[in-house]
Amino acid sequence: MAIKYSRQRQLIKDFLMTRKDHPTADVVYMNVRQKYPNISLGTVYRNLSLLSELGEIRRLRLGDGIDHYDADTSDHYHVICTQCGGVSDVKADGIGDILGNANIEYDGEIQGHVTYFYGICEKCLKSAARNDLLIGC
Amino acid sequence: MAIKYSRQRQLIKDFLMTRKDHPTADVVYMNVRQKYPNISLGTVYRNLSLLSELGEIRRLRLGDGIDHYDADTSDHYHVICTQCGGVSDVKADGIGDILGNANIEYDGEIQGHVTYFYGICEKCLKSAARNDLLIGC
DNA sequence: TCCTAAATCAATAATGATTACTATTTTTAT
DNA sequence: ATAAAAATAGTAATCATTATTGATTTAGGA
Repeated sequence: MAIKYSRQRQLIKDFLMTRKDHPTADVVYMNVRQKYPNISLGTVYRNLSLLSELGEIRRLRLGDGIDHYDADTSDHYHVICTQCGGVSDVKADGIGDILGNANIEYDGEIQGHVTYFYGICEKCLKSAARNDLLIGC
Repeated sequence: MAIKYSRQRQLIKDFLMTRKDHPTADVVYMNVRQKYPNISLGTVYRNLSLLSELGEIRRLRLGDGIDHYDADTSDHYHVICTQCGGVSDVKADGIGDILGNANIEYDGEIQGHVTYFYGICEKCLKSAARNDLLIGC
């Protein structure tokens, strides 16, 4: 049960730490393969799960059916773009108090909550503006 | 593109309205088959999606990777049990103001948000208590 | 350094939810 | 009643993820 070092796990975490776009397992796989060509997709999945359980990274389930991963484990929130599916950070102070402020009626035991946002990211907003211009031509 | 009546879709919606436990597509399929034995699973999925798009039911994506469906489209929140996976309603006034109260910094356009809770449902709490008693024997 | 047991791996198969395809049937407006 | 559009049943395909298995790597002690 003791956790042993593995070069593959190290590379996975190193890669995640360079990224702010919350990549999926597949994206991690594609990228780590550049440095370590015969890493297996299963190894990526296993280590992303392990690192999540250890609290070294965070697994994001944002309603698109694909798990995203984030090396930034500090408390923050996410926006998923309804147009491109991209995930970006959003600073939203005050949501953490949601449980305290909310008037919750529930007969079980509430342990935590998940909140995420959806909308249109900056990139897609800009390309939409560009398309509007083109239509005018 | 016009939507035509179908008995299958009617049965799916009728069934959903009788349930407060937010069933999955598979559960809907199993149950509607009692009244309409040769309905197809694909038909269930297609109509659950259609009804969701029409706003007649609500699709719930609660982080367990399985879509749940709810005929109650009024504004309310959900708790997913970390033990049995069951989904139940929770009244939580004040969360709707989350966007207004939160101090959001984001360069894109936020359209909405999703919040759900996780914890242990009443049923699992009680069976845990029962198990504790047994250990004492 | 060498040895051994436990952990990890690569490769591949299996799983499970969901979607796509197609020929047939049902609905509905005329 | 008829014909076009929509929906269906049955089945195959997809896609993310997990499980399996025999080989390889790691880590701690002799």
